[in-house]
Amino acid sequence: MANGITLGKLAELAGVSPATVSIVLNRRPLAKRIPDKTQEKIHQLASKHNYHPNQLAKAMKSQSTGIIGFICGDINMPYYAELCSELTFAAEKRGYNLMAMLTQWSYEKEINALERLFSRMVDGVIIISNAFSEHNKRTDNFRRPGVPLVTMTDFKGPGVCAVFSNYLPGMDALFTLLTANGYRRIALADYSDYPLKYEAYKACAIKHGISEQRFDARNYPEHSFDEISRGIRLDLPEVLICSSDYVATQIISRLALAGLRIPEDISVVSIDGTQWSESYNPPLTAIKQDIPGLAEASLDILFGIINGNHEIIEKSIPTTLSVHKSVKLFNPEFTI
Amino acid sequence: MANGITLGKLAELAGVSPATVSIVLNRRPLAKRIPDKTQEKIHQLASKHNYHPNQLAKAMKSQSTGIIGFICGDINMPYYAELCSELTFAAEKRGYNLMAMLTQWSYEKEINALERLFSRMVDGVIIISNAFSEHNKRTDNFRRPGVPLVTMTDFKGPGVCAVFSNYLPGMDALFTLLTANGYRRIALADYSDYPLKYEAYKACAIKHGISEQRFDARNYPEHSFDEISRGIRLDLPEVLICSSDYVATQIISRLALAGLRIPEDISVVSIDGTQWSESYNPPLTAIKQDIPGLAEASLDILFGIINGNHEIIEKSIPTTLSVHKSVKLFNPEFTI
DNA sequence: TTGAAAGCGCTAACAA
DNA sequence: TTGTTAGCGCTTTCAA
Repeated sequence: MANGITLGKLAELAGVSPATVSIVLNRRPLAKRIPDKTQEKIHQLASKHNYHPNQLAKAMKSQSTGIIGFICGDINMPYYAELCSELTFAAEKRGYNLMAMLTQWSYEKEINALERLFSRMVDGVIIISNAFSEHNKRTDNFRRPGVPLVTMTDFKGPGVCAVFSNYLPGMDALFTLLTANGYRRIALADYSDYPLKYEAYKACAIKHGISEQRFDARNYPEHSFDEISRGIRLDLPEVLICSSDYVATQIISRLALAGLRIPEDISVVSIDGTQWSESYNPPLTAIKQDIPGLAEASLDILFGIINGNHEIIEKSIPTTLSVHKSVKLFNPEFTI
Repeated sequence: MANGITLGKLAELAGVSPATVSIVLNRRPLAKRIPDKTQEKIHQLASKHNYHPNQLAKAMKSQSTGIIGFICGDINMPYYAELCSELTFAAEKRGYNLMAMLTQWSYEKEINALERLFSRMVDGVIIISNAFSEHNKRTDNFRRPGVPLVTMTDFKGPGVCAVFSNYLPGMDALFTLLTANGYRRIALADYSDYPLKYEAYKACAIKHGISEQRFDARNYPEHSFDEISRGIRLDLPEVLICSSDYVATQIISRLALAGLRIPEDISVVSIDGTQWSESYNPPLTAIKQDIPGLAEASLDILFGIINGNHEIIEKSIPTTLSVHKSVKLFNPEFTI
């Protein structure tokens, strides 16, 4: 890890003290009282030697690394990949960098990742963890005084800031569209551990007079998509809402291999609406999460805490409906 | 960024000097001459106060942060998402962490990302950059003495270590399969800037007596997939090989919307073979890159340089053929 | 057997 | 107007 020139050497070359160089290079206001020629010389030397401050030393002094940790089970699924991208961009916009730790959804690895981030002195952590899901509120072990933590699961519990989607707007728009097109048999395929999506589905089903039909992936051993796809074929709904783009692709690829055509034989809607879902075959109608919005909100809250705001915030970001070819519409006027 | 207890405080509590604590906690061999009871006490205090060494200070002293930078245009495309995952795992296995910088394939952002990684004192950098592609060998501006750099583009040039796939084995297996099934019109859709894939295609076409048909995305304004898909429909091959999973999904979704059935009307093969391609509709036959192997090789080379090996290494990792439903096989015995 | 001191590169407070 | 000093937390001689 050899680096270029240091501030000290620059000071030597300029014949001034390190402090002077530091002041000139960083704090314009305070530098006013230093002669122009000295400043000139320092700036020239700096660019001549391509000086870049050592962030390590800066962090040591300021007790702030400019790194935000991101703990996530897996960034191969399209939703998490996009979220990771957006968090990276949002952090960068604020002059920070993201460090992602991948845990394969293991609680032990999450704890371990957190410890490592803490010892790296990160300025905050964004975490997506099963331990923060609605049914499993293990928030202990996750805190370090002074290091803000924001969870991005559909968590509502005490003492932890959380950012998640509000599925109602997208779901309601979907039900409006589907019922206007005459659909009555509208099912949900999801994981019962994450009830927010189910709750939105249920609320809309009631509101629109649709009876509930649910395929719970938790009912199937090892969450086998073969099993759940078979279950769906045996009791075929007109429209299947899948709880994520990932789930949708797993199920559609299986239904299609079994000879079902999408959307001629069954319409499919996914929740997420990543850019991937738009280049699926067929392109997926989706209840679309506002991933950039989620990323921005998380970092806003994180930096709020860093800047001294200590209230516990939960923020939900509305979803929208994004219509593509995976739903067969009889009544094109109702395409919203 | 408040942290827990420091080594200094631990020393105070134990009534010994920081040096003693450091020796006891880190270097077992040298610690032999310190009384067991002292060691005992130190270890107890450490775990009681949940002591974790401050990596920042360690890095400052050792001049090694344990961070590997990763520069990539985009991690939403499935190949790069998987690569980023595997690099993260491979780095972690070696006690390192990865810091990803996303550049949207902009040369300026790449240079900027590199500068920031350097000032963060990373121990090495893995980079995927257009600037390192075969047609555009801008390797200058990318070096910092003492910080090893490994590129993962299909680059073959002087002075830079590179890791990339060897597409020949997978391509040859594909041509063997296709010709055994009677196919003669086998086309390639790719970007002519990255010639390695084309070269493999060409070599296999010649070897198997197939005449070349190429759809070059560079010929189309703004790489429009609408345009290239139209071109393909106007001069329909029996089999279309797409230069990545991403390209395959873009083209297939468009061909399907135009009424073509895969594989009944046209067989499609992709290059990459990510887990995504297996849950596409239909699951994609692919010339599969060994992504974990690529990640491992990159880090091996990187750590080789860190440990003093200064020869320039180029390593290619063989591809394999992964057969799924996107190719129609008449002769099932030849499914390899 | 243990401790004191210096130093990694930078900055903030205090002197001069 | 500029320089000196101290210190962030850790490790590594060297001295006791």
